Amino acid sequence: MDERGSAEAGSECRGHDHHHHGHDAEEMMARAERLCGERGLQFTHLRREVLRAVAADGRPLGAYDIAERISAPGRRVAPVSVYRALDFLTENGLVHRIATRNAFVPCVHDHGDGAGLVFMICRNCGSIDETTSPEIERQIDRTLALSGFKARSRILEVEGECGACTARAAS
Amino acid sequence: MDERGSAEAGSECRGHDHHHHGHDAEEMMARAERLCGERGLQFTHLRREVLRAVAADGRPLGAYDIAERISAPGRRVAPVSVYRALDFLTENGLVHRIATRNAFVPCVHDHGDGAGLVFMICRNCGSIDETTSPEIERQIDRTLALSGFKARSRILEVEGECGACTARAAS
DNA sequence: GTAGCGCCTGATACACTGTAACATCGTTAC
DNA sequence: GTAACGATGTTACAGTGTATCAGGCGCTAC
Repeated sequence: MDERGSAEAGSECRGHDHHHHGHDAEEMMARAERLCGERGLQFTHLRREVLRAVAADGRPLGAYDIAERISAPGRRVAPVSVYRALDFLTENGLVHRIATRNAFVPCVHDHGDGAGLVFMICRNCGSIDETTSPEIERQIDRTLALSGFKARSRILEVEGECGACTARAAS
Repeated sequence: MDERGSAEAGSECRGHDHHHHGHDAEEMMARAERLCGERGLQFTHLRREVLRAVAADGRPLGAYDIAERISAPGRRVAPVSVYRALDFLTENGLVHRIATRNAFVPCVHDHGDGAGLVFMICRNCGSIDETTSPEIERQIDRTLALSGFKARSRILEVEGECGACTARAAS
């Protein structure tokens, strides 16, 4: 299918200076820990490992990629286990699923859900960035209201070229 | 060719048993015929059958569903052929792929691409409706500009309850 | 204690989604 | 004719995701 397996293409976009998640993984884990504590949820070993894998890479990872990364010689983790952990993590807003890529990325914001989330997927380097826009949210709601549609969840994914790649191409 | 105003675009629920898409399907085929003629593209038997299957149903269909439907006792159509036909049809704006469902629906508008397309997926009846909103498009572009991101394609899919189902539930 | 209960995980199997690679066939261009 | 090209057929396979059953582990109730 699509090759996001070996992470070479351009790991510079996500984790760059203008994105504020340089030390993401640690921050991410701490946030998850706190959140699970607050909600009385179990932040188990497996869930921890899956989140760490996703957060450490920063690039979108497929479930099988994750399974491979968190498997050790003596301890093989089956994809099905990864899926369950990912379900848990997405339900609690710690990772997001990128529908157009069948892949998962850590949530870099501390928003709940439904905050006008926009994913920007770079065709060149494969990075995925995330931003929010209440204005977009409002505009979508307005449009949906005209159609008599009650929205429960929205996904907005944009493909193109990220700022870093555009700058690199221009120079 | 859509004579309805965009404001009421989603007023009816696509894909209900009670309403037939024979008319839509015919219109769709005619439009496809015309479009391929204009662009000098081959509207082959297979492509015709695939489009007819998608248009006739109105509900989102998976590639394997389509393969099954257009297969006849003597003539089995492999999914891979369906995928190729679907590639052709999506490239030419005749069908859309719903990323969150891995399924395909006919394009009910006569827009090109990139017209602020919004898909509304009903959790209850499974129908998918389509509308456009230049305002959303504009707002997205504005937001992306702030991030220095150059958009090439966007997908916006909303899940919730369609007007028809809401009305039915209320009665 | 231990028996039950709920939740998480392991494991297997399987269905669905999508692509690669190569053969064939019909049409068009020369 | 034949070469080139595009569409389709065919097989094989990789990747995605779910169903199901079994075992483990902590917790509470008795």
